Amino acid sequence: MSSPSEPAATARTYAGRTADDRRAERRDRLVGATVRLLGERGEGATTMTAVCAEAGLTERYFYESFAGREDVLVAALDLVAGAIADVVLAAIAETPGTPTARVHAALAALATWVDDHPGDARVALVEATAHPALRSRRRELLGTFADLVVREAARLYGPSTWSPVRSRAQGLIYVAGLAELVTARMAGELDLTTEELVEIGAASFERLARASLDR
Amino acid sequence: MSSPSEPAATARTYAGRTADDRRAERRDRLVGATVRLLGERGEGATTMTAVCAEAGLTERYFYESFAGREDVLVAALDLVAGAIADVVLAAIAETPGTPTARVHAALAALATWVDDHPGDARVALVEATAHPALRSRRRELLGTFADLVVREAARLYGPSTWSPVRSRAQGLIYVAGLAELVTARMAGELDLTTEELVEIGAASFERLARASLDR
DNA sequence: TCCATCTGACAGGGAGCCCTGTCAGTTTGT
DNA sequence: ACAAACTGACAGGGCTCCCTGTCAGATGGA
Repeated sequence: MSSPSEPAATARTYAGRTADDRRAERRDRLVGATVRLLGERGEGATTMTAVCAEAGLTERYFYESFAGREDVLVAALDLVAGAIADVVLAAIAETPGTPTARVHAALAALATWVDDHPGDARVALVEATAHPALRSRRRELLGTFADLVVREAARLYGPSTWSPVRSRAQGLIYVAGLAELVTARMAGELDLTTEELVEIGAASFERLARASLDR
Repeated sequence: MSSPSEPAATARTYAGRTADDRRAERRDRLVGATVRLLGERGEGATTMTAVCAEAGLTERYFYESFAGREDVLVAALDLVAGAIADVVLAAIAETPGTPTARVHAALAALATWVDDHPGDARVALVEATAHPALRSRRRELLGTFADLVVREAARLYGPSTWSPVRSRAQGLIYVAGLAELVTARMAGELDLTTEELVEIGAASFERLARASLDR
């Protein structure tokens, strides 16, 4: 019962950083290691032991930030999904002009990001379906992106007359279809240039988005 | 060296069936057990031990027909994918009339099959992405279905002016998008009636298929 | 300086799975 | 009836992983 005035875990500094700081850094290292392992060796090889080794930390610190393997897998997916959302939203925000030009910009930004970050792209597109917890999170994320697509479509082409659930379904078809298209291209199954990819994606978006207006 | 005139493994009958017959039946039981386990408990629980137990066979017979777990997983996916193709193609073949009517029939048949076979649907839509070997096979199957969609679109609406690779990309967007839509509905995330699902799927098909004609 | 806290390395139990091997009991052809 | 082939049950080694525990060395505050 020493110094009962201070609640409990005030923790001193170490290596010039607070306890919370160090904890957060360790967590980030673990999540980063998980992203790297997922992207380079796949979900099957992304064991807790491997994550700790890749992060240069001991198993003990793993349990400091995560309850189990699932948790760090989901955190890794969230990190990558956030990066994708940032890239796409930034491209839209930075591009004035016609709806078509903005859609093109968003898709080009996405395609460029995929080319520049193959490991991260694999995490988001491929490994995200490899584990039940990841699949569950992926579905939530796809729903979020679908809603984003619907909102953008409404901004670009005017509000839809479809019911929200139908619009969401359309958005989901587009987002999931696009994801598979990019995946197939990454796998070398589809011989498309980046420009062709963007063009096909934009044409599909326009068609599906307008379709939700026509009825 | 008894009776060297007969090559070697002519094998006698047992329980009134030839050796090949029994082998084939055991193989079928193993694949069937794998489909059930995948559909009810997921890929993670579909271990070789579990497959043998579910099939009522011992591990020794597993290796008689499969080199490892991957092989039986892929065989299970092939079985289910074949069933889906049969259902959809039969619906198209049996339905005369307008292109729209035939598309509706195909989608209705698919939706009904999914409702009637939730386990098998889970195998094809969800668990098919849970393992590298399954993902690889799934991509091939998606490509096949995409080509089928392109062919049907050409039959219904006339040949496309797009390049084959672009048509294939469009088909892939549609097939993968539709798969995700059905998956989301199965997961209870999308409150759509079967009729709405069919309608949305048909509208999307028409839009994307016609889009490939317009340019 | 001294002690409490923090850190990294590692050992080891417990569990599950893959795969091989053994062995008794059943069915078939001669 | 008898030998050969077939079948099903089960044991166990080898492997990897999850998770806990221990322990010596490094760091910071009093």
